[in-house]
Amino acid sequence: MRASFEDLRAFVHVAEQGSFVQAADGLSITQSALSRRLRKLEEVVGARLLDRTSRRVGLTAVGEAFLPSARRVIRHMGRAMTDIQDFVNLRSGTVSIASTRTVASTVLPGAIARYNAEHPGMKVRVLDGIGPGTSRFVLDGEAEFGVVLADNEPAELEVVPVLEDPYVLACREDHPLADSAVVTWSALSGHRFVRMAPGTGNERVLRRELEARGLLPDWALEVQHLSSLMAFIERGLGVSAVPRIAVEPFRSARIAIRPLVEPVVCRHIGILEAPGRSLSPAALALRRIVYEALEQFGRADAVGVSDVPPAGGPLTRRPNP
Amino acid sequence: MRASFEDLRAFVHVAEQGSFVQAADGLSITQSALSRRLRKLEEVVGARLLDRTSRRVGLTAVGEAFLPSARRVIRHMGRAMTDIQDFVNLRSGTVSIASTRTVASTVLPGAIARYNAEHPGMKVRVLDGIGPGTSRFVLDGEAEFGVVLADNEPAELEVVPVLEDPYVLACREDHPLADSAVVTWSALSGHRFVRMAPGTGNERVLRRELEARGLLPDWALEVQHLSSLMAFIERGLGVSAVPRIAVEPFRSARIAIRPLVEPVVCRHIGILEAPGRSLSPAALALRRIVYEALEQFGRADAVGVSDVPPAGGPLTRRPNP
DNA sequence: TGAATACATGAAACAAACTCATTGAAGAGT
DNA sequence: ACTCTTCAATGAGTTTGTTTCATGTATTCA
Repeated sequence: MRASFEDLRAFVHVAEQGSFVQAADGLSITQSALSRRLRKLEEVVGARLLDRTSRRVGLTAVGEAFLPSARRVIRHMGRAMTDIQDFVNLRSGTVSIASTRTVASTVLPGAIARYNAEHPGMKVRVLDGIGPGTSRFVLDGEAEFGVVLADNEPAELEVVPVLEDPYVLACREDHPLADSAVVTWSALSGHRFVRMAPGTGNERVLRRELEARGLLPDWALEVQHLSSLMAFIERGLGVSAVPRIAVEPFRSARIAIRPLVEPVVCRHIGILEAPGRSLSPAALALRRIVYEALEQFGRADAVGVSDVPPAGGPLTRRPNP
Repeated sequence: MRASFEDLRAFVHVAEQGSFVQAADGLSITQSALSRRLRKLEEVVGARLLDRTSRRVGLTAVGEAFLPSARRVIRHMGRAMTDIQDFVNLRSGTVSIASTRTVASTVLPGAIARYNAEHPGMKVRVLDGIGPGTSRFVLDGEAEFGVVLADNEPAELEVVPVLEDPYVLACREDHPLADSAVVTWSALSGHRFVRMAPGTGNERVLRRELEARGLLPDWALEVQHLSSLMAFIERGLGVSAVPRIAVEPFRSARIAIRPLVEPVVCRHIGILEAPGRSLSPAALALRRIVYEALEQFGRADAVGVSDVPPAGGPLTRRPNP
């Protein structure tokens, strides 16, 4: 036979009220039931916990020793249950999301702002590691889901594609290429091209899509971070092909953005979850918001290049070339 | 509906084993019962805790969040139960005893040594305050029981008398009074008498018993502590009447102890418990040992004055004069 | 495709806990 | 001193919740 939480609750109530009748009332059970419950608990413990005189119920020395423990157990149980229920009901707790850097600095701020507004109690942890790290976070369970570049993930991971992010030309507004509304990859030759260092996600995508066709621009300048790349371009040191979403935080009046075509090369941004593991309600809510925010970014006007004719309809969910 | 301790245990087991079948085996219930138990817990929590694929059972994000809490609750519950059971079975915990000073330094050391030998896991706390403090400790619940001087306690306290401790003459072995085997109170007049300061238990007892009959010795020297009193006597500065038990720790070859008669004046040492509160098993065991040790001290030979004829049979349980 | 394995579920059996009614003990009131 | 009241314990019967057995369904492995 074993003691239950209800037994402990009963004991604590009686100890506090000094009366079976009152405690039974507080516990919404009969005095009779309470009496039996305590007898059971005392049998489990192996000693009397309460001294019953017909006018007053007081603690035994053993009861005195047990009361703090009983209180502690009840407190822990109560906290455990409310904590998890709060978590389930999006009132508190932590949700972790992994994301590629560029999305983390463009899409996520707005998305998380909305999430915070809807669920003020929730903490959000963003794991914005670089490259292959993002999916690792998800697969290791560090993050519940991740915004990843599908292009660089093994096919079996079942990334849910959300949007295609086309590479666009970035050059200074007074650069000759800025005069065209649409620029072809072959038109880039002869211009100083700033490329991302090999090994970065962007470089890999471009190389895979363009190298075979001989369209990969020769480079004159190489950088590791997009921020420096954009600074170089603003300074007029060259042109580059950058993901349209990634370029967002660096836009300025002096930089022109033009669609790059023939072919349209896209990064495929999608959402990855650990296979076979369900998300928490908190993560589900966050995923929905992130999903919507990504789609929002996929619409041309949201990116602020509406003055440029789109390369062929909305960019979202365009089938692979 | 509410989650029970068994529900948490079931959840933790399944989470650890990664299998309902194995966990059910470990819990000695059917897989079927376990399945229902977890469904119930998940209903209480409000979300799935486990992802069941037919080959493997894994934690949900919510389950992951809940597992540490569940483990903690179970640990606390287990500790609470074993702690109290250890206490009930005298394997660990603390027992508190209040005692008058003189008994604490004469009878208790031996008694507690025996107690420690029998119950090595138990801690003993001795509250050896002075005078009225002893019974206060008991009535306030600080100590489970106390060794008190019944003479100075209000009658309604129901002190269980254990032994009568006669006042004996203490003088230097070369003092004239040491020549008599038995000394009467009236024989003390004319000798320098060292008395305990008014307000001490001993002084009160002597005054109550002797003053009315005019036998209270006039005093030449007054001290507050028995240790100084005995030092003065050893130095030959006077004689005194001290409780036979209290004198024990100060006995030396140079000090003679003689029965004081006409009348025999006794302190009544007894055991006091808080009315209406049961003792812990630990306290019951200690009380038995202390009781026996007190009775032991009541026997003349145990006090080491067997060379002196006893004042009239064994001192224990002698009826009040 | 078939065998094996694992979790879920329906129905019945079982056990635990509860309620109601009553008892006995101990103060409180007159 | 007697009654009245209050309180906890207990017996009997009922309700509730849990377990088991048998079976269903889904997935994996050969």
